[in-house]
Amino acid sequence: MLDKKYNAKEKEAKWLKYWEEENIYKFKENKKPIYSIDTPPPTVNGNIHIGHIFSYSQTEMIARYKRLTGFNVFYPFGFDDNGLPSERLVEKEIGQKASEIGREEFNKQCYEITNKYEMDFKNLFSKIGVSTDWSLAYKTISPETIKISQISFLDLVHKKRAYQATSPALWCSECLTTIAQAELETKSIDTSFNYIRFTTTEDKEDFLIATTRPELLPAIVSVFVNPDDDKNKRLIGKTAKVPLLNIEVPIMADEKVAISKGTGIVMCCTFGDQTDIEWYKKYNLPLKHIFTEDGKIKDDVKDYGGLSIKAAKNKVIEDLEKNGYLVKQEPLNHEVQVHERCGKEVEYSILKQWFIDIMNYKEDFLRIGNEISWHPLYMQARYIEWVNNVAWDWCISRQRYFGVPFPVWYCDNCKTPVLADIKDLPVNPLTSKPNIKTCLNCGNSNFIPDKDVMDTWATSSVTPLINMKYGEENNKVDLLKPMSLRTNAHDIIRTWDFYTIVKKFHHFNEKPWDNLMISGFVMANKGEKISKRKSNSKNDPLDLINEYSADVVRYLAGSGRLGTDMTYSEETFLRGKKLVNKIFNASKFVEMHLNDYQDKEFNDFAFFDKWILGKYYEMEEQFLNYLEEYEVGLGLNTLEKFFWNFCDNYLEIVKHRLYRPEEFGEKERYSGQKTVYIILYKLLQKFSIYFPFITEEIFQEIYHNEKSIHLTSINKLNYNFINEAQEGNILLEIISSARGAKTDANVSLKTPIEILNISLNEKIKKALDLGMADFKATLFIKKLIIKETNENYIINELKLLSEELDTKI
RNA sequence: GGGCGAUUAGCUCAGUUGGUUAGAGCACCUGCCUUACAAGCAGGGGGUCGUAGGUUCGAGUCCUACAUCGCCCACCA
Repeated sequence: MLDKKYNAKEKEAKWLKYWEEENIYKFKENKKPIYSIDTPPPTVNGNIHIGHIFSYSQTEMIARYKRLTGFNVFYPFGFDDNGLPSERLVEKEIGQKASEIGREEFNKQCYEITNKYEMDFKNLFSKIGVSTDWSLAYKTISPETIKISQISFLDLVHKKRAYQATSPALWCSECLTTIAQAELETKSIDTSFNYIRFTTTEDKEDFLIATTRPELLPAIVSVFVNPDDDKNKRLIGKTAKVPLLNIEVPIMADEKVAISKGTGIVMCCTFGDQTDIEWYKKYNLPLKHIFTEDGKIKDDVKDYGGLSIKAAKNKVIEDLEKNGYLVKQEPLNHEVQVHERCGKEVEYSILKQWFIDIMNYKEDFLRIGNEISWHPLYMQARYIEWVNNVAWDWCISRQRYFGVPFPVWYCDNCKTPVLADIKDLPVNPLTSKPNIKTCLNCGNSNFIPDKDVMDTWATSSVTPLINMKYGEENNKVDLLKPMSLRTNAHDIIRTWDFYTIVKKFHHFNEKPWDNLMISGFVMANKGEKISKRKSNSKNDPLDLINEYSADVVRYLAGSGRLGTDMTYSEETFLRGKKLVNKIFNASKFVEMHLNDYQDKEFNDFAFFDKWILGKYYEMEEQFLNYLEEYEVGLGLNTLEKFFWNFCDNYLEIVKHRLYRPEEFGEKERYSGQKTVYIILYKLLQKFSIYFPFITEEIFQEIYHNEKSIHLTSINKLNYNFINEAQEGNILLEIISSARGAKTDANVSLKTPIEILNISLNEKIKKALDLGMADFKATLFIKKLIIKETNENYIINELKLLSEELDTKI
């Protein structure tokens, strides 16, 4: 017997334990087709919020759906604890910078602290009912992962898809590391436009250049003018004399110069921005890089050496002004690119780094994008847009501590790289030596290790390889090539999804997954992302689970459309709470009437039973369609709508037959029993995707024909009564009107109707004849008069029993 | 500036391929203790579907422009 009241806290703990002990979600190879999920490993940065619950529950609902529809679900979980976000967390936690405590000690702290936070994640995700196989969990910084990441790197080097180059790179002088295009953010700052007087050498003509970065004056290598600029094109081909520095640079033509911006004349330096780099490459300009890695001017720069970039800027302005070169200054508010992790403006640097070839394979990446099914489809446009606009190869070197090391040494003499052997991986070049004694190039026997670590994405992008245990003896490469599904939110299409496609292409020349499911964000308010700063106990996931239960909190993930942001609202939980509660109560009712029920072959259903079975059939089709499209929210919506109709209308109609067989007949009672038995079972299965706990509780009490509801399979209803009992909808309208009349009379719905006089057309009348007993019992009708009409129905007269009550109307 | 979305009741959201009178929950109002459920049930009020055009017999749904908001990107001279 189901309890009178459902105690969520107690039951949820009970079933969690049961599922774990019975290995309900354990992945075992069997005859079923595999459905594999490449889940996002959450960044371990100490910040868990309701957004995690939202997106991970959506994925997990797909896992449950696939499990119920005949797949052997491979559903691992990972933690992304490698890279800057984790380093920042650790630095904050220990109150020291990585550079202050040294690499070895810092790494130790990183492992300890990330482990601690991972336990929090695991605890939370377990509690919410995520049906992952925890024995398949991985960390992006474990030796196994490092090994795969290093194999991936070496494979790309051997295939010449990764290379080392001295190249301009985005540089963060705060984090002291290179960063990828994808790690940039824009920020609006106030600065000034400085109009500086230059002179041509040839005819001593003055002209002005407006710049926001006068400190780059010592790095100037040329001046550019748009060839279509009538006002300035006479300067092209002449030589410009640079103020203060007494150096001369050529004035050149390029269409990229915006005629109307500033004075239409631009200085090109090494390197002020991306355009500078383009021109540097295009026109083979000289290199005059004047910044140090920690954001200062190089010592050998006359007058300004040793100053910070900011101080140098002030001094250059001062000097220009003193010597009459600064014509005017205009305040300017503009967008600059900053490093997304620290907010510091990016600079460009010249460094020897490792790159992965992107630019030569854009067509392939677009092709693979087309081979993947995007859910929702329109998200693919973002990917295409990004691939078309990527301007550089992917720099994967990072000058940090905690991450995957490059399995590389360099000859101390000729700098030739020496790669580790794959059989020796994972390798830390700082603590081990290469396999050769002398450099194959120059014979030198001293090697220095590569001190860099890889970009976090270089590792995250091999999660499909990590999942298949690539490179190990018991790998699952054949089982998981390609994986069935990747899920993530729309913000990381350009990073995680893109880089994973890049890597899978370079390694295997194939798509990483068949399907890509893109979820939206949970917004704190309309147009406001949830941030750590704003999170509070009101939307702390654990508090919410304590207050509402895991099933109810999961309801949030079952609302809204795929790819669409949703606004956080407590009302959603209230709605979920009511639904879960109703499921329990309806189940109690059904259980009451199944005491003596034996499931047997039966086809002689009563009219209203056919009606609800027909409705169910329709709903099920729509539900399955939505789930096939990964629309878990719309699926739940459909289910919910049907369920309330089932409770409020059908159960009210069938009640009398279930309670009083002596009055309405044994066969009629059995028909009702069979109907509620089937429908509740099928509803529970579908609801189990969303509410795994309460549905398990009910299943175990009433059905228990499997070890768990989560191991049953969804089969389509084999009775199709859609056309047979459609008139039930009209009869429902009549019932509803009659109930309305009682409500209007301020009387209980139990109040008998003394006379109901209605006109019906032939079809409806026929249907009413079939459902007559139910119809009369549901409305407590004493006397029914039926006339004919062409309309569906007309209510001619409705007289309630009590005279007394009648006068109240 | 470009790409992609969103804009529907006071609030949070549904509304398949254009097709009767645009739906649900919350909130508000009125009733009803009815042997599954008062965490419920039966009703009610509340919407010119962002704006302006267009296509169509017919537009919340398709097209164009604009506005506002969001995500992503570009703009640093």
